[in-house]
Amino acid sequence: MKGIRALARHLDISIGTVSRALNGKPDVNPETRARVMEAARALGYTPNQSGRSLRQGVTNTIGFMIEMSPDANASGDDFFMGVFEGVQTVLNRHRLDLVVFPCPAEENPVDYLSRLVGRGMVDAMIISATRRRDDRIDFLEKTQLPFIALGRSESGPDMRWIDLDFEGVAHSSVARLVAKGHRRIALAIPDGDINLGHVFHDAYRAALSQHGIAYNPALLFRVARVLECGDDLVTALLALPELPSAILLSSEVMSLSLYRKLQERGIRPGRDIAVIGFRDNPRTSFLTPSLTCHSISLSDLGQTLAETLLAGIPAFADLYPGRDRNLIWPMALVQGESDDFDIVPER
Amino acid sequence: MKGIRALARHLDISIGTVSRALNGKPDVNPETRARVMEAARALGYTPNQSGRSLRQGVTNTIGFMIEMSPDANASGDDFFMGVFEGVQTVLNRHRLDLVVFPCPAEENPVDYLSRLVGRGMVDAMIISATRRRDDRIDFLEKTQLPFIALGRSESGPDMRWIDLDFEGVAHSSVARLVAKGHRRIALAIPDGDINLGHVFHDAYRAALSQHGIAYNPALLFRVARVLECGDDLVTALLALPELPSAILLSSEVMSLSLYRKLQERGIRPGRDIAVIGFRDNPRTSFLTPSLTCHSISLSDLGQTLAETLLAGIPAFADLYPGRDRNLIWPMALVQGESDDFDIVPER
DNA sequence: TTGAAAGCGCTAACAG
DNA sequence: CTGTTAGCGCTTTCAA
Repeated sequence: MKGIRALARHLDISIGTVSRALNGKPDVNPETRARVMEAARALGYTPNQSGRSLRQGVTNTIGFMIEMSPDANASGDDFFMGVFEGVQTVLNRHRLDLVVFPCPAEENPVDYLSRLVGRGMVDAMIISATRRRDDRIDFLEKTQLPFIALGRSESGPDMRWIDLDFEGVAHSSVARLVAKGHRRIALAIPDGDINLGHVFHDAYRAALSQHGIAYNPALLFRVARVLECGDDLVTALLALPELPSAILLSSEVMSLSLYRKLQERGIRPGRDIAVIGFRDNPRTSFLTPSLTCHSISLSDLGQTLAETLLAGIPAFADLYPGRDRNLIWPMALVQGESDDFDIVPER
Repeated sequence: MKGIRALARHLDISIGTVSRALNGKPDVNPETRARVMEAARALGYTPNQSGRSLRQGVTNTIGFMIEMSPDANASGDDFFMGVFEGVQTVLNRHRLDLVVFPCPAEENPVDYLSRLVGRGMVDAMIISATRRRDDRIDFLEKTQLPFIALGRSESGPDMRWIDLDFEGVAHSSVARLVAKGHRRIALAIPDGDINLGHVFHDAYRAALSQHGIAYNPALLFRVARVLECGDDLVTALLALPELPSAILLSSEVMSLSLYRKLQERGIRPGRDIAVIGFRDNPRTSFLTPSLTCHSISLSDLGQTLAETLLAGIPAFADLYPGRDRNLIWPMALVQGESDDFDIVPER
């Protein structure tokens, strides 16, 4: 004998009353409720989730799908941990649980996702590492399961999403460099179909154009593995007739190998070439010269992500009214030394 | 009408037969089975997990609890991502799913764990970031839920665990340094109750003693935040009457801030002080001078972790016979430049 | 080889 | 305020 039935028998009352007492229903004698709560605590009773889910049709669980391919994971180590923290903060308010589903690198993300959703393991999903075109989004829209994407995509024009402010980062970076006299500004983005590369690329072009600088495709570098990009990047840079005076990175972790490889070739970041990283990441904060980048509160991002998701779930929607369906998350420039020099115009 | 009932009605056969067909039971007409499989595929049917779990008493889900405090999590996402990948490889063989439970930094880990387990969300658990004394272990042993720890603990003398080879790392590091003439070898470990600090400390003492070097408590440094330890560490080093000639790190990410702060004070790692990191981490592989550390296959570790866990679950135990209940995971020294100099003995 | 029916643990509707 | 009961979706007897 286990579960609520054992608890009811132990208290010598019906399981219905026990259930109502435990779930805070109003029509329970306060004294009875106290006895039930106490016994539940003493016996360590926790309602079985399968039983609840089956009966109620909801799991009280929100899934967060992450991918384990190094490619999809350029955001840098502490990124997801920080976001999870914020998401939990909000979900806890509603007694919802966050569970993370790590999609193996070799498995098809849509198959993985559809298995999870089909099994009814979650009431809603958060997906990340959005592709420019992303079949997961089409799938989720078909199932009608509430979801939100951390990252925009062409596949989901009407979906809820929050994305980092690549436009703002590109504009503030370019503006800063141009003010220092730079004209030859390169860009490094991840190869492949992760959308942030495309978005950042577009934003970079727009920013250049705003400052009257012609877009030069030779200054665009697509790197295969973000962590080990330095070698390829420096080789490509040196193959140019003239070294760019600055380079923008779409992920700050690129800076680790880039700094090293530049220095091996006698090119001093912050002196011979300006480098602007992306996010303010503790793991890159000890580079010399310090990396100019953009700060963000991961926890706040996670909270807003969760709230925007809940705004799309009928049972919670009225608690988060008037919330935008999508949002560009602002980032603030953090001045470092990696771009702190002026170009002396040639005459 | 949904689920298996809808499928059965659509095929005009009983739900029992559909269930048997789908689950590969032998007593089903091959033709019937084919029809069922085809219809399931066409209608996108996936059995509801709550229904299955309730009926079968198992969830086919293995939980992996991680903690989001930066302290417990210094190695960065890539450590766990690598381990997850290996764990999944093994679990997939048995159609088991891995789900990750991120415990918020401000929540009591035991409460968090007991909620999960009480709700019956998993058939077994993997825990990490073990403390020297760890209440989660006492709890799990009480519940009888199969589990394994990634990290040893005094709380679980009989539990299954796999831990990194801190002893081997300490011994090979000290031996290497002693051979180069070092005698004043410092150690940096995380402050707090995470067990690896204690284990590494003990191993370090044993290794010193093996080489006839007296343990000097003044050369032990406990750092609060692993990522930002450089400042405190260098300050403490400089407060000593004489600079140690070498320092061992219990986490390679310490090297990031340490290198920077040493260099700010004009102390050259690999020249004025030898530094030996812990794990071979892509994020530290671009330091100059390159960090001597120890390599490990995270995926293999994850696979063995999963197999050792399964060996403790009755339903799978016979598939993994003769497996040790616990294991020290070996790591191989990777020679770098950060300790590549000899001490000239004074006369 | 198939159908019918019980029951996993729980909550909600209803009767008392 | 409490007890009884149906039924969530599924698998597994048991009978046919």
